[in-house]
Amino acid sequence: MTEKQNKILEAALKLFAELGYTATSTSKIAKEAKVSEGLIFRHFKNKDGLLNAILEKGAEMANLFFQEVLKEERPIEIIKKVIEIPFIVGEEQYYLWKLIYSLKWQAEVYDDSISLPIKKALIKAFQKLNYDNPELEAEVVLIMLDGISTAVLLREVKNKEEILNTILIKYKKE
Amino acid sequence: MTEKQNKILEAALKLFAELGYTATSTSKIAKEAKVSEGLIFRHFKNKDGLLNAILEKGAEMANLFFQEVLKEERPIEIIKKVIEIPFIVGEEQYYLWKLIYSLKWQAEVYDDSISLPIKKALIKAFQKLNYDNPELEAEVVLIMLDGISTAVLLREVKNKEEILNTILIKYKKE
DNA sequence: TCTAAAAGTGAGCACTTACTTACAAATATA
DNA sequence: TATATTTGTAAGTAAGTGCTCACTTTTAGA
Repeated sequence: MTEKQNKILEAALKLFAELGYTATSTSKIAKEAKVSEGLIFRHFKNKDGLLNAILEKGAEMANLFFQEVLKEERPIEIIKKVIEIPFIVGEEQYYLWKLIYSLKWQAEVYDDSISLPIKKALIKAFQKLNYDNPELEAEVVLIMLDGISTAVLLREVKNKEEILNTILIKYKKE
Repeated sequence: MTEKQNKILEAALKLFAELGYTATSTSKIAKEAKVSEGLIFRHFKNKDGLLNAILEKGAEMANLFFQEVLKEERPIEIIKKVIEIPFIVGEEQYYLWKLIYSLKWQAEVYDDSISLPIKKALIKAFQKLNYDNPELEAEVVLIMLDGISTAVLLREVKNKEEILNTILIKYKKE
């Protein structure tokens, strides 16, 4: 990975996340990264290859991050940590998640494999808590997680702490 | 509204929802609507004007729909009906909602005024139920609603009924 | 130090984009 | 029926698209 390769990835990630994939031209990316446009195609073959390179790198990052979160063994704590995820996403991860979420609405190629380890951890947690249908309950948490992530990524949430507590209470009660 | 105007609106809505706004060209719309490309600009001035015409017509439809749903007065029933919304969206409304949700991730111009009547109804319901913070609780339901809508619009949900019940139980218990 | 591979450039490619214009057909009003 | 207005078309336009290609510069290994 040369310095310019990283510049390209960085610029493309930012623009893809902010403007959307189709609305971002390779010329804009080259300008933002301060490289010639041809270099993008030398290193990443085509625009789609560039997107894939970003997503692959992103998947690695996300997996490391999830591994850390899912070390927890206590069921209630797991649920808590999972719901907390959107609230602790840092600025560098922000563009990546915004891109991943925006891509859902563009191509058909949505790939939810990235959330699989979370789902597994949730099912295990609900099993330990003796819920009737752990799988279903995990699905519902993932659906809620999507809603929370959307709100956070679109800068709609001011009172993060309160929202988080309001949701968690619904799981602590039972 | 001529017949061809409606054809254009219909074709544009479908393509905008399926491919995304920027990925949909005016020539594609013209082809789908079986009219000359120039006619789009005669009637709607530019591509953005076409989008706005779609959204204005959509907002009217949505308001009528919400009015019907929010006739309900009993608090628990209101919450139930709100959460049910994504599950009862018909095929004609499907493209409209997919477009509205996808637009959130494209331009900055996200406008959440469309969900305002729902929020008001929810706050009123939680007040009646003597929740400590009705506004906060309404926000959480709206966030969950976003997650559910996303799942439904992206055809990720098979077991609609089960999901719905799992969520509703969390509100009936208290 | 010589050389071959890798990294980087920028002009140019065919094609598509949103949009315009000059004109014809249909429709409404008198 | 005559005419003004609206509706519609097809062939343009300039600017932008993703991508290639011939070329130069930098880097690394012998």
